[in-house]
Amino acid sequence: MARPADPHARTALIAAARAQFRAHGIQKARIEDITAACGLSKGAFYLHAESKEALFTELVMQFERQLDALFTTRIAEEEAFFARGGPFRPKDLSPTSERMLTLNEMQVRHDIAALELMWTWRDVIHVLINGCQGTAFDGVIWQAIDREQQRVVEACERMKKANVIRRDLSNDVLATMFMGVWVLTMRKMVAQEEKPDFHALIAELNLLVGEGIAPRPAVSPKVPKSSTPRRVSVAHRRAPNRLSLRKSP
Amino acid sequence: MARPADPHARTALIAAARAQFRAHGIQKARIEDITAACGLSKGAFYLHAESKEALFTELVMQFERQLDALFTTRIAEEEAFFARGGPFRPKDLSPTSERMLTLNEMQVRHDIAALELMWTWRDVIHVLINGCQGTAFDGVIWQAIDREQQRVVEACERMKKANVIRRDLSNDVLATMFMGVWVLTMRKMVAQEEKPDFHALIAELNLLVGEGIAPRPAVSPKVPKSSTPRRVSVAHRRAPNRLSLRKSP
DNA sequence: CTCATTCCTAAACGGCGGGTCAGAAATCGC
DNA sequence: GCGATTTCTGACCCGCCGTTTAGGAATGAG
Repeated sequence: MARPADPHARTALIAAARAQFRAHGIQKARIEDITAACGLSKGAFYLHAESKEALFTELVMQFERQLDALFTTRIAEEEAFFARGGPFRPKDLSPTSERMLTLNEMQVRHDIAALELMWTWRDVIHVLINGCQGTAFDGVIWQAIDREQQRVVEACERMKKANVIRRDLSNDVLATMFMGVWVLTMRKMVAQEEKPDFHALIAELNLLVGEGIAPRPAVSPKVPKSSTPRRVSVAHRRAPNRLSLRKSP
Repeated sequence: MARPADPHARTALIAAARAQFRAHGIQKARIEDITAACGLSKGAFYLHAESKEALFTELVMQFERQLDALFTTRIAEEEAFFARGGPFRPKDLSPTSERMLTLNEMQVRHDIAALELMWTWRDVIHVLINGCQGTAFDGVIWQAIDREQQRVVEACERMKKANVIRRDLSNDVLATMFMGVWVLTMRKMVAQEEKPDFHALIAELNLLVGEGIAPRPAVSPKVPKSSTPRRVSVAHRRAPNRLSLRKSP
């Protein structure tokens, strides 16, 4: 053996590639820029990757594996929790009951783990959202979101079975709400420079979805109908509006 | 004057361009394919547009104008409604009160108009979401969403002032929820082949956001705290999960 | 020092596709 | 029919960039 390879080259190349992908998207990221950014020559790129897309595929698959591990343990832990204690009884629904506290702690912990992971992969996520037109990754992020939304539907069903949430709201509708909030929140996080305060963020998300989701306490029939919270049509004022355009060059 | 221009050429070209943009994104849409699809030669493209991007800019600006007109009238109408009748009184909150019915009708009408418009521009929206990496339109859709979310914040504030929705939920949090639902819903619609049933869709969206948003009826203090719906941490099970990849070629 | 071996460079290749333009085709007035 | 005029064509040009490769540089063994 002669001339050992630069041990930092691969790491540096990947870091440079991530930066370029993040800045320009997959197609517009130029190999020459990537290699130049880490002091290598253009040709050196192919010592470490088969192609531009292959390199990005590596990144995405690595991210995917970590994310998958995270969700597997989450679901397992959640199911173990309910298997252990069975469905919630009325007293468990109190915010200070031991089971509710345990459940909350568990969920918050998993939420934060997910946020942390997404934060470390924020550049890749950003590319998946914004910069993969015409590549093999086109639409992949939305497929993932759809799939995850399906999981939320199932999670809601489990929660209903366990009496943790009320039964009269459609799972689809709940899942759309949850995922919508996550998507917007992730999109924003992924575009940020500084790491947000995850505990505060989770608290906000939970505030957002927590209202109106718990099982309704049994109400005595004498309560007049008009005293239940009123539903108002409000979904509408909120469709994307003006698009600001820079005049094309 | 001699040899009059083909009167259908421009229309056909634009239609073909939209199809190609939709199918391949802006960058990957080839001018030759666009012209071939409407029986013109490559050079003819430049008789009708300065460049590929310029053509798309035209489309987006046209969409933008229509959308803007729609929102302007909506806000005006909404403000006129409250200017006319003043803030809601308790009796107005009844789902059968005249003012509530009028408000609902108004909102649903505007919602449907927005959906219709987006449906006719679904190809362009699809491109804005998926296919504009590295073009002047990169990120434009998210800017629009952010801007619209800001409008929702203001709309919530107005609604609070008018006593139509309860005051103890943060506007930011409400707006994130509304916009999240709209974004996911639009994304899905834009990818569909057949036009969805807008009335049903609006009903679903409203069901989704309507719960828990109306002002709480004054509750006599004797009601035990535990009878209010419980908040549960549930935001978490719902982060995007596995990404499915086709192996890159 | 010399050679074999592996690493790395930079120039060259090649395909793709946006944009151009000389000229062909169509149409009109006469 | 004929020239004038405008429309349209498609072959060509050209820059860009991913990928290849011939050869030079570094290093270790003997």
